Amino acid sequence: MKTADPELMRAINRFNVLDTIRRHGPISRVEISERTELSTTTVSAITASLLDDGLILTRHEGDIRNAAARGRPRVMLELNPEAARVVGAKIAANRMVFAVTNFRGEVLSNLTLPIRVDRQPIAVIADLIEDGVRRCVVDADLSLDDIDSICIGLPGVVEHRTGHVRSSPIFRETNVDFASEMTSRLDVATIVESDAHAITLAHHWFGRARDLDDMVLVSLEQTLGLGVLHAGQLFRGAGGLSHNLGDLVLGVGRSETIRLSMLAGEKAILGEHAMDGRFAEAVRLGRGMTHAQTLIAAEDDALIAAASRAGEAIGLAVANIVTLFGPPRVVIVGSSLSLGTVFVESIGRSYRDAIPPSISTVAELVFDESADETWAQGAAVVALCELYESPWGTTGPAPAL
Amino acid sequence: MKTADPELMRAINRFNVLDTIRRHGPISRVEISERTELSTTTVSAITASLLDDGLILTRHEGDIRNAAARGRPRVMLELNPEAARVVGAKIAANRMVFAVTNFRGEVLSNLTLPIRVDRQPIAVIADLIEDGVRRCVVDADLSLDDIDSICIGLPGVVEHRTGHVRSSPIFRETNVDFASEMTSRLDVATIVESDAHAITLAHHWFGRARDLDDMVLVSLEQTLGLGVLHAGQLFRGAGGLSHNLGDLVLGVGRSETIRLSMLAGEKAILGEHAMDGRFAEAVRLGRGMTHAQTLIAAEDDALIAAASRAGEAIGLAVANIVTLFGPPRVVIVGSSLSLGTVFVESIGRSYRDAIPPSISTVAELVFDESADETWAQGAAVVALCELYESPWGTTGPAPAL
DNA sequence: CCATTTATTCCCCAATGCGGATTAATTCAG
DNA sequence: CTGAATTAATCCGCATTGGGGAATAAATGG
Repeated sequence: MKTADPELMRAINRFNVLDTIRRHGPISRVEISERTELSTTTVSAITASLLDDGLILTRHEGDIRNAAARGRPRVMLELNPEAARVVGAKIAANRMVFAVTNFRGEVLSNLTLPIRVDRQPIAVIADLIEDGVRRCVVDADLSLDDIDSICIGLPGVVEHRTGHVRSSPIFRETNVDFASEMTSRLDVATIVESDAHAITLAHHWFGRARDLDDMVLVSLEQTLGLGVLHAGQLFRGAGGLSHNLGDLVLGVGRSETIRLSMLAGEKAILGEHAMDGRFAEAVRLGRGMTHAQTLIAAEDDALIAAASRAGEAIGLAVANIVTLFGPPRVVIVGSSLSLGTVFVESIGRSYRDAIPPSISTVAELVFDESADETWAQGAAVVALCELYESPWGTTGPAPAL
Repeated sequence: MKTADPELMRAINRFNVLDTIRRHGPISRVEISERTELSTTTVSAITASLLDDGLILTRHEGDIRNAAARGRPRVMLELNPEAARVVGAKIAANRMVFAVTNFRGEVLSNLTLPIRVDRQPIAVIADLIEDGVRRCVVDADLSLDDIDSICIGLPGVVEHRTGHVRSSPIFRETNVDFASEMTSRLDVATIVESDAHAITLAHHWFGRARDLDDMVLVSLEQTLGLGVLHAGQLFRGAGGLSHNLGDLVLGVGRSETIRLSMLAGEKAILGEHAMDGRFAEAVRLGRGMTHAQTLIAAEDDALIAAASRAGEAIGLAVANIVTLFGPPRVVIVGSSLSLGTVFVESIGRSYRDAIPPSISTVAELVFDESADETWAQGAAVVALCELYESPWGTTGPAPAL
């Protein structure tokens, strides 16, 4: 149980001020005071401390009030991009994407390695990631010493708190302590997170959910993932587990349970097409869905039917999630969206059919074909979030928790 | 955005101390200090204030440390049962149950009205509830003036924050502002909550989840409900909606979506049996499930099959919920449990089949055939929780929020 | 009756947020 | 160009909080 002392009080207000500055670009102290409902005195004190710690910068231009700007001009404050650098990575079965960002989450360099890593031994995957991180850092004209934190986004079930990967389609082993593995290799604090959570934060900071503190994101990639944002924070189940949508059960067949992943995973959609020569090559290169889109455009009936079936299943799952969480918006992302309108419309239709009438107006569905880079950026944001929350005043680099 | 000032700080610590006293029976200041990690000084100050407000009592007996009790004996503190009285109610289609409790949540009187109210006009239902509340209060040798708060637990989708009932099987109308309705009738602050949330808190305070701050409860009554306890608090979707399990989609039939309620609601289980004369009478009296149990004992094949099918569907739904929330325990309650082992074992079997192996050890299933009184008590606990959180120092009886 | 032990309270300090007064930095009127 | 007006930011003093250490209270044991 956290004891509420003045220190915590300050930490909370400090975080709110910092977060307000992050969200609302260059912003004056007065406006921070209005938004946070803290007194100008307190804002002044906190911003002084933030300036002192080099987390924010002043800027004397850009006071864009009504032209009749009487009085002393406001001094605008903004995040100091140099305050920290982090690396975010998205690891998928057939590619790894890295991004180095500054304290604002702006990408300084990024790197895509189209390597198929699934089912390789942990050590091999870790080697490749280590290499990618190092290269991406160099690309940004930095050294690893300049990096404050790293976050690896993986598909599957990830226990953020402990850094264990319970199960992932790209690992043969289960329950891997991957955070420790990478931390010891790179000698930089490294955290592990579900890729869906990463893209969720990316959309909260920069994408389709900038305006919302509550929302749900569904990611449709090789793996089907879920991210829930609640009161501006990632909602991680009781034990800090990430959610794995693909494991959701949609019914029972003759002798087996039918999981969403069996109906709507990449494999399920491509089906026997994946066997075809040219297609198989495309899939291997991670262009499976784009290729499928061209086949659909050419009216490949089997594929159209598969896409439609998958969309239906996903629509049902989304309806269930809305039933449970009641978010004002559901952002749907992932490579499967490049299947095109057949797929997307199927999701929408099925959702509208399945959503209970009593809450049919609660949620709005938004589709977004996020770029790979955005996923890696999201992972970087996860890392930044941890930095934000940590007790900045204390210089300690190791946030022992 | 809540600004963190000394007042909030005190409110937090005060709540923690009060909650610790509630949970751990008569407890000394020293032990409170240990559990909350607040200094003894602070605990002393806060308890002095709580004593001053009459929320807790001292008791000089009962220091049960090791017999070698040297030194000044500890003064035990406990909740003052007289500090508040609340009424909780559980409204079901065929009965209404009321309970008056003291500040500790102990039942002072309770009352069951076996009245079928579903689909009556709001005014009629409100009349009946008003009457029940008044009678139950009188039974406890109290007057309505003595009551600090009332909570009505209803099946369906309830928006706790606004007091609106979005949809409920017992209301013909949708989106009813039932909290206002009852508040104006009784002239006592009345809140509305999902019945599932009520029984969830009941189990957290007194039942099968006393030891846990994170858990999920599934209620199987006429309506299928869900309660999620997260970090010791009810998790109410983004908008304060309650969850409605029955609306979960389990698949798509020829021309309609198959919802859990269609497979596992009371009606679905009893099926055509409900038409039978004696049986219909039992159902009308709210003894449908018990009666069904005797039929099952007599090896009524159709009913056994129905119970088994329903159990399967629920097992799947529970597996999905565990996939999403990852709670350490799932408490399953409700009248349907009186169907007996066929039903319960079917749930367990189906759950074990459906739960993804990677998280098969996360959650433990617990069945509990909670008495009606417990549900009403749970509603009372919901009311008490609101009182707990409110700014006690200020005397205002109307917690305007 | 007094030493010992343990629980609780008292006294004082550091930190926090806030309100009001003060200072700073600009525009506008003449 | 100068001074009044206006708005932003800071400074000062206060009330409140939690914490540490000393002091006090209330029992036991000899």
